Amino acid sequence: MSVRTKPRYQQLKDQIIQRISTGDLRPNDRVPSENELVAAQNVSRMTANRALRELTAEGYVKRIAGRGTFVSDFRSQSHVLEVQNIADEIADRGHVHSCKVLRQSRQRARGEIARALHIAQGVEVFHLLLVHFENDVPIQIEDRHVVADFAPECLEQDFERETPSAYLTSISPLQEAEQVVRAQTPNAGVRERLQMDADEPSLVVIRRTWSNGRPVTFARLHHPGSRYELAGHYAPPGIHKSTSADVVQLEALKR
Amino acid sequence: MSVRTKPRYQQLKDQIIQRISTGDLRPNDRVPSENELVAAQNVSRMTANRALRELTAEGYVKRIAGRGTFVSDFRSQSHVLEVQNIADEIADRGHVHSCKVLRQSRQRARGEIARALHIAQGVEVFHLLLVHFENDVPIQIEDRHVVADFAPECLEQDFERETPSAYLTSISPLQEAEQVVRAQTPNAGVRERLQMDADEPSLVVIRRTWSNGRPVTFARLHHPGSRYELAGHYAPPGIHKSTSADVVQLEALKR
DNA sequence: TCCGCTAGGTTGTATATACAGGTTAGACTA
DNA sequence: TAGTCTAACCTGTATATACAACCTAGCGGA
Repeated sequence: MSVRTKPRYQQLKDQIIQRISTGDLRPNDRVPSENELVAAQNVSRMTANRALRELTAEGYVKRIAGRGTFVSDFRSQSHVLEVQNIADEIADRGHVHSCKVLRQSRQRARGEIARALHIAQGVEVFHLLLVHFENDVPIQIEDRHVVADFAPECLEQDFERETPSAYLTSISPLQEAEQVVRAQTPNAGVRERLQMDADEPSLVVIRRTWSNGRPVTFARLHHPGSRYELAGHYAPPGIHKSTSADVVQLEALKR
Repeated sequence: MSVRTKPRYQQLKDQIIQRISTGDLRPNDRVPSENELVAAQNVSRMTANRALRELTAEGYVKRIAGRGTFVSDFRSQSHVLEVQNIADEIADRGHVHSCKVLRQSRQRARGEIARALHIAQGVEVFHLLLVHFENDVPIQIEDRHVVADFAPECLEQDFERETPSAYLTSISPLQEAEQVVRAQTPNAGVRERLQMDADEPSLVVIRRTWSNGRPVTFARLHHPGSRYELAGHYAPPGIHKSTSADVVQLEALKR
């Protein structure tokens, strides 16, 4: 069985993604220039150009003519993964985000948590339980489990200052995410923490995020249905005919 | 004010997208080969290659080495827009889709409908109201308005045979979509049609779709919260480490 | 008739080269 | 000192060329 070698430009891409994944290259770090890749990797400039251009389209790096190529920070990564950080989302609306940590502890993974994170029953994970506020109104309960060796210092972080999402992204770029959205009737604890009415439904986002080929965190995000909605905008790259004003208009349809 | 001309490869892309949008090129039609573009458009083959390669990444066309380049059908387009056709979604689960048309009529656009479709109050639009069934269990109410001149034969279609989504896509590829997801308490009509329990929340997807630079359809899709969820999978192109088995496993977490 | 081979068209990749335009540091000048 | 200019580097685009791999129609032989 002969192994078909990957194309050279793909090997370059893989190398750079690898360096980003391992933290060798961190957000805003400078990536080798095309000419440096030509010299170091023995490829033509067009091949190096293709690798870096595709990494740009995929959101890994950003390029500035005349300056160089730089690893994307979380903000630009998000256009690939569409995994929002709720703090940024609230800031975008011009509101104030705050957050209260209810639990930040070690726990043994059981049942669905162990299965979702691809680890054995009873292996230690970190458990985070937070409430996020938008202008002091509770807007999300974040119930998250994190694989321990992915973020060993998870228990020492101050998540009221930096959200778990931002922290986890700073450790290593998140490369893949699966999510499921459900409408649910909240249980009493959720309803009380989110100050919801008795018959108000909640919008639950269940999200599993992958880094470096394995699941690293599993989160259940509960939102009050009357105060929260998920907005999405899908278009092929390069086509953005609808303006943000249009999206605002669509939002305004909410009575 | 000097107009900076677009790069040549972008002009090629625009031309081809234009031909797809206008219906000049239809799904599965053959797109000019690289060599034909070289001859007809006076560009080098590498430039034609770049245009077609990027259109592939964006989901407009698919390429088969040795055969040629072909306009994507709806199925492959969807990987760009992530706008699913519920009939396909149900078929993917190995279940039977059926559908009942409750209303298929002319209507004057008022209020939010007119605003969402960027048309004046009182302009005629088509109104569709359908219930979709999965194995004879109601799973979605589709409440859709369509701009009249986009689909003039809308009232003559048999939507119990071909869904509105499939029909509209066959007219012209949908290039952009905005959607908002909400958890709502359903009104009595929705609850009855979807055979929902009294305190069961509904998951509502509000979706506006664009074609050729203007909004053409506005749909409200109501689902029973206990029987429906929205799944998504985000990854940079070329990276798909999680298998479909993993997604199934995540789905299985639903108790 | 049927099978197999081949010629020609197609995409996929890789290189060498060229020029335009953005950015910056540092040398040079007034 | 303060301002200006330039050299060096960067990305972005475009072309010509080359070779590999894939696909298919059609020809030719058994």
